[in-house]
Amino acid sequence: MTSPEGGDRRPASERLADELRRSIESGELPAGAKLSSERELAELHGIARNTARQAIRLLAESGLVIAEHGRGVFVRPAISVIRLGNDRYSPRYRDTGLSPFLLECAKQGKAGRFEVLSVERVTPPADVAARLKLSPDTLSALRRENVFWADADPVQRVTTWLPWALADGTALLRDEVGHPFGIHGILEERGHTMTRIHDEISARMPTPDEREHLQLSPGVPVLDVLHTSIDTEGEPYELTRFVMRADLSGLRYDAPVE
Amino acid sequence: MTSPEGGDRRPASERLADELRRSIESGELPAGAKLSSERELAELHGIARNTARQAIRLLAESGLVIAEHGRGVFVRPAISVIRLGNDRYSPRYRDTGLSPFLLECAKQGKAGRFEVLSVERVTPPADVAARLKLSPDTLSALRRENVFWADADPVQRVTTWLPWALADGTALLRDEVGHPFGIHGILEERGHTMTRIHDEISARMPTPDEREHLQLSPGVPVLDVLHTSIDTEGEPYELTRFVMRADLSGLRYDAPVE
DNA sequence: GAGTGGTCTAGACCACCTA
DNA sequence: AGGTGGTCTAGACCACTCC
Repeated sequence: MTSPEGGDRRPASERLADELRRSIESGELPAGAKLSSERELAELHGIARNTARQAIRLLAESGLVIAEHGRGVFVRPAISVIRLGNDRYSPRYRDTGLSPFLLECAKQGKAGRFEVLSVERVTPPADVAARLKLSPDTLSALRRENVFWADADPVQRVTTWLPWALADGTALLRDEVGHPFGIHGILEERGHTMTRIHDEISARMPTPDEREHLQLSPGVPVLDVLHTSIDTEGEPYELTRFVMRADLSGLRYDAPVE
Repeated sequence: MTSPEGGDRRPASERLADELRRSIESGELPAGAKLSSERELAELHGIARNTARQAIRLLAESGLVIAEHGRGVFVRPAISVIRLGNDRYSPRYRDTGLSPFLLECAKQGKAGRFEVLSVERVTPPADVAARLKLSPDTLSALRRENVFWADADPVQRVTTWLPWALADGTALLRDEVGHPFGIHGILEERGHTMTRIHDEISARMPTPDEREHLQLSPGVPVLDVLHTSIDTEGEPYELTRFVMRADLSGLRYDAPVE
């Protein structure tokens, strides 16, 4: 850049990032608009291409723009968020015949579907075993992995663990469990009715693996939810980890103060 | 790099990042250890310094290392997470005389404190007004801003909005509300007992402002929680936005299935 | 003062998309 | 084919930390 206008002593990349950010927030660059190319920005501002590139990275990291290889850099469109609520397990919604995720997609006019990745007998990781209160001599569980899609976007990776003793010999071992109320319908028939939930929520950047599976653009974090189902006896019997794209989804909890 | 060993055709920066990642995960580089400097890494691997730098950025973005200007790059130590639970509003904890955040800090042996940033009469943003069911002719609210600290780290920025009619003329306008049960103690005396909560949770990268206030390292997302308090009449009367460092904090919900 | 990360330059080639 | 972003090089200077 020719000179730090207005006595702005910050790095040129930050100044350019701020200029572009203002253009976006003022609406001068509306959602979906294409920014000038890195080479154009560099020439216009009298800086090296790498410096313009650094400015764009700053914007991409805060989620304002998205770079598309070979096409250009675009202002990220506002997206509607799929908000998974704690009422997702409520018997109230059973008569819709839809699982909670699909119901939420339908509300937002999106086509939801899910895919079964694997159904396997495994030794669960320590944090899962602890929350399921599995004793060391029964350290065996059924693990089911799914991916949930809304339209063309993968939104959540969902991994469920069940104590092996509970799952063995049931339809839970099949890819399609074939019960109108899903796996919780089968678990109810086996005497475990979900009475309380215990959810632990974290946010973090995705692992390289997750970045690929969820088609995450750089700078988008994930919500990591560890859900434990508690039965009428107060005992845990099912655990699910949701890894959710934070740009497309969120959570909602409605609960009494106890 | 001299040649893509083992036919690995990925960029050199990714290969170096993976090599370092393995060293960290195997314990060869334990928490707190200093990595070789960028210049050393470049020379050792026969790559340009910028390429070594890119590898380190990949690791920093996934939270594995932290770069300290003038000192070096260090393996990020495992950190204990302050998990804010929905029982934070429970009357059960009143006899401890501690607010929920301070209680959670105490449990983890940290020194918790909070700081009042501002107490002002404002026109609330649209999303806040809607959740508080403020009508357009009473669009006025008291806003209180706080920062919560654990030891030397700022952990949460907390902003509370109250309908002006509810706050006017009360101790809520003062910096220190001077009630043993905090603002909710005063609100109860004014006839609003928290009966239910409605929390909406998102994760995102911080704004530049938040990055500064929360002293966030690059690649650390925030949890953004919009909490609404519902009284015995089922009406909302208080709204709080928590912006929490995701590397130091999380959430927990224990709730009945209704 | 020596060493570190942070920023920047002015080039180069590659991978990808659009036409 | 031409333009785009992705990666890389081989330098340079600055800001910060530590001795």
